[in-house]
Amino acid sequence: MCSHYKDHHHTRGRSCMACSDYRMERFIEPCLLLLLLEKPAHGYDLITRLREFGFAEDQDPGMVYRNLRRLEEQGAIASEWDTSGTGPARRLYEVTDEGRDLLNAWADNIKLNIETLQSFLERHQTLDP
Amino acid sequence: MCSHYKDHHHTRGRSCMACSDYRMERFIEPCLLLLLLEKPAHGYDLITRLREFGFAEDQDPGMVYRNLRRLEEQGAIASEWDTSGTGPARRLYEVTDEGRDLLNAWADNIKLNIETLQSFLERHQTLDP
DNA sequence: CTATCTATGTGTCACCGACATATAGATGAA
DNA sequence: TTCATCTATATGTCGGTGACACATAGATAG
Repeated sequence: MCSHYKDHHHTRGRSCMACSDYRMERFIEPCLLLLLLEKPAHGYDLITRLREFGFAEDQDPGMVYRNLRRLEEQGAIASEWDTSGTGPARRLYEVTDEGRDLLNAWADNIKLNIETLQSFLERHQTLDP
Repeated sequence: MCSHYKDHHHTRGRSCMACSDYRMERFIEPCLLLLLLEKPAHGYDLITRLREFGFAEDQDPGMVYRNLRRLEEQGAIASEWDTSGTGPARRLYEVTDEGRDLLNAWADNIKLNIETLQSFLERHQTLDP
């Protein structure tokens, strides 16, 4: 996998026009929900597990924690402090029923996006060389 | 097609969690390039033709014109005033060689995005009901 | 003559992602 | 003991982007 994720917006194609590297907005949200549905976890762990969805090796922690906060405010996930293990205390997150619904809504939306993008590609391929 | 495009950011899922309706960022750019490659046109025409890619019926004109301006500054498209037809003067745009390259780069990026989204969906479908 | 259509633009604002920085407990080495 | 490092969570700031409102003006029809 290429250097997916990170590094757009600020170093975007001013001189290098070939590097338009945009992605689906807010995609981190369904990824977090899916990871947490597979296995409850804490933020620091999710930062590394996000790589499985194409996020950068050094994924911004702030992005992850802020999204977890927002999801919890919305009632999609719930957390409790876990002081069992070694190291500093961690928040253990799990998905609520509402969160499961939210993830399903995301999946539907993602399906629509795939269809839109695919029809774009098909139309692009009908052009002359 | 559903009420695709328009209406996220500002009326997003505060109380209605089911309406996460996000799309690929900057997708309007490759759409404009593709439309102009198929047939040179002016902005007002492109506003309506964008519907073919899932954009709203009442697509924001500002969005279109600003993107055309930026693409022209980057050298991806070129324009000239056209006073031939009836009505007010219009800018006729056409794609440059650089613009063609840019569109191809977009197509590659879109392929990657589709793969990412599809692998997400597959992973989502392996969950328990 | 004025309402409407065509056509191009600007102003503003909130949201989002990227990047930098802050805080603090635990661990191990010098 | 002190200091660097790892784990873990969190905030501050800033530019890019899209949504929405609004402005301007030529042409046309009633």
